[in-house]
Amino acid sequence: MTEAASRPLPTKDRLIRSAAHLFRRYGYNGVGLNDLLEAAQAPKGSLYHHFPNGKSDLAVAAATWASDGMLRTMAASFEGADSFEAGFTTLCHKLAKLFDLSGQSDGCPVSGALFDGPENDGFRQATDHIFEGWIAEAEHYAIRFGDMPADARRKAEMFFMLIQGGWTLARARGSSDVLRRLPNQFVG
Amino acid sequence: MTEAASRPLPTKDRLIRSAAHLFRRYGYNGVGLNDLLEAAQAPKGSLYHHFPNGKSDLAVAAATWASDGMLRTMAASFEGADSFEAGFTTLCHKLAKLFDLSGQSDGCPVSGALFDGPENDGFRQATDHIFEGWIAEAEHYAIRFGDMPADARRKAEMFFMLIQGGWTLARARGSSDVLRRLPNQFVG
DNA sequence: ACGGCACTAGACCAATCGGTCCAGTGTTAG
DNA sequence: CTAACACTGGACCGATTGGTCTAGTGCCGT
Repeated sequence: MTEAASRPLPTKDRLIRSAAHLFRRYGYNGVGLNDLLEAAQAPKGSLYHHFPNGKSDLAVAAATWASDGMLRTMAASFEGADSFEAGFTTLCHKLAKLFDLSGQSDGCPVSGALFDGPENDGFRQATDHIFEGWIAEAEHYAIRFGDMPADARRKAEMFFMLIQGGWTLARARGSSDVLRRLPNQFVG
Repeated sequence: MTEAASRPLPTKDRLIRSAAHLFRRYGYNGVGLNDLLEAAQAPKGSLYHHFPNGKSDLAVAAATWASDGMLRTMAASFEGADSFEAGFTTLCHKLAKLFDLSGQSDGCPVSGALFDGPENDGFRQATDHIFEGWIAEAEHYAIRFGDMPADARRKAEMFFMLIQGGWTLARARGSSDVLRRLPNQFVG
């Protein structure tokens, strides 16, 4: 769980990273504080020092951190592309590779960490905000590549749903194939 | 939790229905045996009589039961339709209505019950099998409406991913709008 | 040298977890 | 009438849960 490379990181960052790791695989309620603390090599006191509200604070931080990673991956895929479809294709291949690296078992880091949390509406809002960030980013690229605003919005939501649904299907099948084939479907 | 109408049902069915209800809202690990038993108005002995392996058996049964409901809803939507797109439109509206009735908070009954379960690969296989059933059903309708087999398969997977991803987005937003707009995107 | 503060360490807690076990209880077959 | 059996009811179990609290520890500016 804890790579040697992550040892020099500050405790707070180790907590966030291991939490993101565990939550996306087992879900919010599937991970106990003990798992979290052992993975991060941190004592209980540190957790409650850095995250006064404990597990739920940590889950939001982990989801936000994971979201930043997703936004960076999107940027890396679309920046060098010469069309929305090209960027989308690159992104799908990157995600498929990440999925394979995870042992074909990790889910979406955001819904994994936040969805099956308490009835707490704050979790839902945080999820909504993060997803909206992804969609806005996709919309931004669609517009840059010449789409009209209405089309761009539609395309961006499509983008989100295909990736979310495709990842779910990949997880059920234990295979990244469907993610790699996603671009073909998109063009139709 | 327990509607008066469900009282006359046999204990086993009450267990399955309440389990499906709870799992899709809170996830597998978000529901305890106590919640399950209280919702079903059943004692612990009954659970382990009907489901010798306890919670995990019940989760599979609940997901399977929910899947049967989904297949019926699909049939009801596509049987009277005159094109795949028309059936898909009807289905999306039905699902949006179900989502609203759930208080805009329930997730997919299958992934909710099975995904964040134990590392147990049986859960993954059951999920895969159920999802494959949905896709096969959609493929069947696509072929009936005149698609070539390869197109039908592609369209059916698209169908699945859009519904899965759309439902996730609807849950994050707390609104069924995106589900209702799904058909426009599909034709798009 | 020392006071203060950010942080760590982990003992400890009540509550809850999933699960086991067995004594009933009701119904059905002979 | 009774033996067999499907099912219920719930006491009980050790393990684990998320969380609290206090005693340190080590680095900082002064």
